[in-house]
Amino acid sequence: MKEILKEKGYKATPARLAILKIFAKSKAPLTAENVHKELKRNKKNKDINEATVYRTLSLLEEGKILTKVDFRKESAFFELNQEHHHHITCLKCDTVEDFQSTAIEKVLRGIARNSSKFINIKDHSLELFGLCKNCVA
Amino acid sequence: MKEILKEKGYKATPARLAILKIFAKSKAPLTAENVHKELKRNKKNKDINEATVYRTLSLLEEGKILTKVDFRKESAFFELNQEHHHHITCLKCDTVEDFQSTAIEKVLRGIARNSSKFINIKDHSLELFGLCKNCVA
DNA sequence: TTTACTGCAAACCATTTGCAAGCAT
DNA sequence: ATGCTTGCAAATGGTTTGCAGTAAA
Repeated sequence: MKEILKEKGYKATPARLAILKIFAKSKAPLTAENVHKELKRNKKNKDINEATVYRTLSLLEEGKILTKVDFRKESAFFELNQEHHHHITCLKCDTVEDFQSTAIEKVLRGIARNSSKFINIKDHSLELFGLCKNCVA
Repeated sequence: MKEILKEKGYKATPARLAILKIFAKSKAPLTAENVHKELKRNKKNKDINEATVYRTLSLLEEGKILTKVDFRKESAFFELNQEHHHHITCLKCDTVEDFQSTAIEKVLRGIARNSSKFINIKDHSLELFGLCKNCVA
């Protein structure tokens, strides 16, 4: 964990380690508020400031340790930077399911190739929204 | 134009008509600020308030006359609700190109079908980001 | 007339920032 | 010792809202 930070030239502070640990434990993307609340549940980390959380999230995103996820919410979500994948999220309960699709990546490459105005496609966002089995019931 | 508003039970006020006209003329999605600035360029609409613009955008979105577009920007973009499509946007100059892909829609239906947690996929967002020919040069 | 709409200014909420103190290296 | 980090509080920027006046139906 410390290694990851030092590799990027970031100091391994208690706040950063605690925040990374929270992401390591979480199966779903988290907001700054999620992280801050989780920190407060632990006596050791209770005093880590909201501003520090935001600064840490930006730093880790910049260092490609975290990735920003674009749900249609007011606040930004982050997750550990892992293999390229997408999410399906429940409109009612916010359950998240990950998925990958080589078929989609392939189609997207074709679209990039056929574009009249663009040469260089760097990235894309793809998120599905629906109702999970529990919430449809 | 008035018809569209009255159909939904909305009053056809000058502000709403002016805002709709701006969207009808624009080829790219617009922010509230874009719209407000465009209104100010016309003597007749110069005094339409920012708050009215926001209220109108929400109303038109709710009435499915406008659709919100999720670029990775601080502010929200809207466009006239048209045939389902996606965008490629330039990371440098914000040029927008639209595209459609039955192949993608098909793959997404398959993914929805294979999901373990979800039964009902309502919607998805898909945006590509890259560099347009001008900005690569 | 009646109810929806608008302008204005204040409020909001997520996020950012300046500064002085504190800590990792 | 040095400069990156942090806490705190204030500022920011996009967006929303209460209220009293105005206009569409």
